[in-house]
Amino acid sequence: MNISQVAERSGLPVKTIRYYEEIGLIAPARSANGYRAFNEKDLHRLAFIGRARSLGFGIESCRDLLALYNDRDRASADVKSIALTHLDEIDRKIAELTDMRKTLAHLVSACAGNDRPDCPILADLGAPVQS
Amino acid sequence: MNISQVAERSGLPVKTIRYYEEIGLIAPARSANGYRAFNEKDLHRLAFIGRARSLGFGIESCRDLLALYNDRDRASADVKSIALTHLDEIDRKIAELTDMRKTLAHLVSACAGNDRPDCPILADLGAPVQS
DNA sequence: CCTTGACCTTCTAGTGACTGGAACCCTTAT
DNA sequence: ATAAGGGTTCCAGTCACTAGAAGGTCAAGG
Repeated sequence: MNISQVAERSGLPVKTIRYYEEIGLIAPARSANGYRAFNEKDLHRLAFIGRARSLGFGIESCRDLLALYNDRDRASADVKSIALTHLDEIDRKIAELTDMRKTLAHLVSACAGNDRPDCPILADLGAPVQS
Repeated sequence: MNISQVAERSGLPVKTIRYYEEIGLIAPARSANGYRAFNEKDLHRLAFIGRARSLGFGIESCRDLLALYNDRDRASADVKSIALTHLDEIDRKIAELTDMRKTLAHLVSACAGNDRPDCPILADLGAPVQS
């Protein structure tokens, strides 16, 4: 399989697949002409990475998860630990965004949004520093 | 005022303040010795940026908001428009993270987390591609 | 045989918003 | 004289790609 077919089947952009090879996540064979020659296993690995990325795992976590995936002697506790750490990070981000959202929504609702200059949003941003 | 004092009063790291000057968000005067010489207005501007950044606005939005802040003839509608666009983006991110969280929490709760290899998390990540 | 177009290759540089570190200058106190 | 604690610039790195340039390969059609 050439790269564009793998891209289509894995749902990943061609550029991304080349990047994943560059950082050592995959190691497809090469044809005589220099083209990357992917097999089903490469494709499966890429699909795995794509799914993990879509759940927000970072590249290094993907690497670790792939290693565990290919380790028959793994302990599921190791997988769960990675997932729980990531879950915490997601919760942290959601909390941060939710805080932002709350403040911003409040300011937006207080803003007339007309052609006059009075604006509670700018008033808030320009409020004197707390000290 | 020297940079470290401004850093303390604005709550921004020294490096960040230098960076903001580099990209033209602020333009403090210089003393004869080459040191940046900040006045209260510079400080106020930095505090504004810091507050806007803490609400998640990007640097370019901060630039636009600052321009509106200093424009007595502004229309609050222009401010509100920037804020609403950003609010949409926040909602988009929250939705994305919430989706991730839901899937991941489900997988995590199904994983025994012991020393055996069976793991629903890896099973999900390695599931055959939909096609 | 030649060309065209779609594919493939590598390499470099850019993204956002900083952050770390090196190498060096200035000021103040001892 | 020197040491500590400011300040300065510049370069490189972060994360996970993404865009673009310059060029090699392949299959089909004239």
